[in-house]
Amino acid sequence: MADVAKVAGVSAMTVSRALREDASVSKATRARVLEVIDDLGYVPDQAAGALSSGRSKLVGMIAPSFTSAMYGAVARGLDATLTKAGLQLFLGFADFQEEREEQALEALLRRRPEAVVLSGGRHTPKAMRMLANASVPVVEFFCAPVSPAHHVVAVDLRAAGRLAVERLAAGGRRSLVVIGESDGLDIAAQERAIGAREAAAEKGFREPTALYGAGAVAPIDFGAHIVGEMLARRPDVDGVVCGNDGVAIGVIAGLRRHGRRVPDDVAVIGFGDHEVGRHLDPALTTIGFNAPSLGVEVGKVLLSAFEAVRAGDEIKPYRLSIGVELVGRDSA
Amino acid sequence: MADVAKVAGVSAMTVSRALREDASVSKATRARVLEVIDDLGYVPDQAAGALSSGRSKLVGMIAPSFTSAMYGAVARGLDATLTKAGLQLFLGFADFQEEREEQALEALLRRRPEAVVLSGGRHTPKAMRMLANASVPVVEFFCAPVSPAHHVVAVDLRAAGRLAVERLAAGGRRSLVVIGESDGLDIAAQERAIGAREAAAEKGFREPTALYGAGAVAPIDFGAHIVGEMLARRPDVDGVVCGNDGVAIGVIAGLRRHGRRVPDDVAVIGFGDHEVGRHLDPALTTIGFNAPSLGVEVGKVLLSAFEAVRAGDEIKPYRLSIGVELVGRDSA
DNA sequence: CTGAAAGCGCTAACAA
DNA sequence: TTGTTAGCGCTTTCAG
Repeated sequence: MADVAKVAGVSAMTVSRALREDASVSKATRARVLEVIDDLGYVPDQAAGALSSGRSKLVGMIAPSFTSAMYGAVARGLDATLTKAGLQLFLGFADFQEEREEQALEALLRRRPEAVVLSGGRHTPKAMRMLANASVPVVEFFCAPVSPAHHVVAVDLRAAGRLAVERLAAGGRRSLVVIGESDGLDIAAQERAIGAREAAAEKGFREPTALYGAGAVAPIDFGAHIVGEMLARRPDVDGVVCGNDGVAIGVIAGLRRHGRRVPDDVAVIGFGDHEVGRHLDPALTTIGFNAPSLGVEVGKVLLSAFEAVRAGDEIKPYRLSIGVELVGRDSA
Repeated sequence: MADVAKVAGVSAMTVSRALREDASVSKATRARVLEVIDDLGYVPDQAAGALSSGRSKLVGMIAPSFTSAMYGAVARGLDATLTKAGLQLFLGFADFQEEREEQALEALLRRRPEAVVLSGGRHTPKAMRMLANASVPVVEFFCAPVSPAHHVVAVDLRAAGRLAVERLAAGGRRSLVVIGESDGLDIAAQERAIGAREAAAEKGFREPTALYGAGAVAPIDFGAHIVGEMLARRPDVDGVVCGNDGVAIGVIAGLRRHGRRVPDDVAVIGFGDHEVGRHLDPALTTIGFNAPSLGVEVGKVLLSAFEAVRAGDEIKPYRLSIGVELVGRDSA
């Protein structure tokens, strides 16, 4: 920056101001400085800027993985919103493990983010403590946590479970199974199961059998493999609610191998509305929600939280619910 | 850090040293300092550390998207390797556009990364200039760029095209189409097409028809829709090589709608070996490569480059090729 | 509208 | 093994 200042014949301070939109610099001076910056290929050092101003312009997001489409889509929506506000998104991997999430969070906090976004669920006690100490807005997304750290933007997973069961009931199914893609502690799967149970109770059905497993990493394989257990536990099953479309695809493949036809013998419903569902045979009935807009909503919550802090307003936790909708096709 | 120093009864410098593995601090002092750090919940500020030491401990990676599994898998492999070396991965989105890549790169460079990883292909002239000015190792991955910025870790896409055509030839197919998921300027699709053309020429076949489109964002829908054009351009097609498994799934669905059976009338080969392929009906024949290990290899290249700089060795560009293999199933 | 001084929190280099 | 001094590149604050 000193170089730029010297060449432009101004002080470093003026260069710094020329770089910000709002600062008071004459049009002519700014133009000259920007030209020099372009000539020299100067790129400001944000570490220095952050240290000096106390504003890192960083928002951290920690997701279980970016191998499945959903978290990538959320990140993209969030990134788009933040970029407009001059903030950068810093992504971290939790690998579906609380301990890894804690590590990723600590690594993130070293960069002094102005907000933290992480997937709702359980966190280690140390992670909760770090979040509290960080004294920046925290948003948990996708599923509503038991003890929310701060703001929540969650998909209405209970409604997803309910909608799925209602669809199955309308199709004359009576013996239901709910498959969670993660272990029994996973809150998303539990929420969906609760919704399903409620709807089943309303209809006067026998309680759906809940099946959980470590299918987050390879959902399709998981779905295919769990069919054996499902048929053993509930031989008369005629309706299956799956934790995501991948699991559903696997379940359909598994059922086929076991000689059961979909949807004739068993109806299968997915979750997530992945584009593949439309092109399968049978086309997949699923529960959809808008993942990029979930990210956008998280971004909006963050921006309002910043605004509230700036205005000195009291900050009250947001509780946003993202709606779901049934995408009725052939598998159920 | 001053707080920690005061409580522990040492200087800030000793606290700083206690935090690093190699530094010379007595066992007792380190233990005491670390205890105080834990008590106070102190998390060091890396922006300050970076400014002072000139080492940001950041490696930036810019990928077209993290909505498809591949880039997420590469990022995960890279992250694992870097984390072991005490480096953090900073992810950026290019949204499949050179201009967005340039923006993401500039934003990244403001954080002074110690290396830059980006997907091979074309970059804007300004991006190339910024990369040169940054004077840090640059790795381009997945596909080999026309004018490499520095190191390259590329999948052997020509071999992928060749293997696909050989498989089709072995199955008695003679009239081939190659579908690229991105536009005609996309280097990955071109490389695959070159390999396919070579193999077709060797077999004495008519040159495969190459079809390109903007299918990177929604490959399955793209594959489904391009079938019409494909049948118009090459009515006698009996073998299709697709840019990725998504496109292949779409093509199979599209062919079915047009009344063509797979593999009886037309054989279809995908690319990427996504887990879904195994469970489709017909199961998808595809060309696989190990995406996480591609990320790991990128990480290794980076670490050797750092090592070379440290040792003062001459740095010569790496050219790593990641092998591909045919995963023979039913669709071809 | 522009400049000068001070300092953000840490670490390199040197001293003890 | 530990401490002191200086300064990384920027922005805040205060002067002009």
